[in-house]
Amino acid sequence: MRMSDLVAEYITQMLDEQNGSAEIQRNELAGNLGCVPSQINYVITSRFTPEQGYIVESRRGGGGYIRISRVSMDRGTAIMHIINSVGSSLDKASAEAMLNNMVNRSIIELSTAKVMASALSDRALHTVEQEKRDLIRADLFKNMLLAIS
Amino acid sequence: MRMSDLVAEYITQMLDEQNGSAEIQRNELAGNLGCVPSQINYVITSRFTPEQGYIVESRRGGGGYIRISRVSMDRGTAIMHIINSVGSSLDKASAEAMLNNMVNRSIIELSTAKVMASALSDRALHTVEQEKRDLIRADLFKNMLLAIS
DNA sequence: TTTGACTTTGACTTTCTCTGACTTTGGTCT
DNA sequence: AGACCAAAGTCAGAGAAAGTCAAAGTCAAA
Repeated sequence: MRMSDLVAEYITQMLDEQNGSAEIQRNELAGNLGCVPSQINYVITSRFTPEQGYIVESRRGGGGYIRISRVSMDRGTAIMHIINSVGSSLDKASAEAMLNNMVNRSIIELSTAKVMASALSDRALHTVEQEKRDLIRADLFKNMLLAIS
Repeated sequence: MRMSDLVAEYITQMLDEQNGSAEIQRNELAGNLGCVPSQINYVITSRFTPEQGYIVESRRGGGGYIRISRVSMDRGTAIMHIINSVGSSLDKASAEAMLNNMVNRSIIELSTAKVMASALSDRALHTVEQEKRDLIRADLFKNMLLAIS
């Protein structure tokens, strides 16, 4: 298993146990899990982004910490929020991250997310020129979300 | 025997043994079978397509993988039937008729049908040239259906 | 024999992960 | 205030996979 997955799992578990909020000590956590401290930063920036529904605060110096919290919102608002955050172009990775996040926050069902993801896949869009795919993805994404809001 | 057949057979056997799901390491498999890594991609794109009832997911980078799953043929049979009846082009009216029909036969839920219909709408596809829309509709339709089968 | 579909290959690209050296910031103690 | 220590932050480079694409090869059917 990847180091980054281990770290992410650890944090997720803390969030689950502690009501959506986790406070860690970077160096200590790195020591426990056996990785370099900056690995923690990597995991946070790649897996606990605002885009994915997390807020991260931190403080340096003696007694410093990193606090990660999950944000929640009501369904319709959340969907509108997400639609509005998408511009005229949307790459596949971002779309998938957003879908994942929506499932985690139970804004949409897993099966719906799968249908949406498949419509946004390169496989489904393979007849479209590469440069145009992300434009169409944005339209598809927004329209599909609108259909369930 | 052709290399590609060997690779396909290997994967098929894994799928049989492992309950319809196989996770491989591209470079490793290529090494074992004695072919170049990109051969694996070729085999997957030519023999494990959605049309043929497979879903492929992958991840790059350290610890990357390729996962291939066979879609189950329970209610999937009906869906596969429908997928197979669609050629490389599909106009909006036909798509909507088919969705309607599937909802009536309770093959899919209404909400799912709505999401799918919105992805197939002219609204969502307005950046695509008219002549190409029906081609993309066919791909979208088939891929989305596959995702729920 | 030509053609065209299918295969094979490898060079190049893209994406993701891991690491360590260096920087910045906050507290504490003289 | 100034010196020092204890965190966290940044960044670029190396490494580890998978993806893409075009050129070349194969082979059977017309």
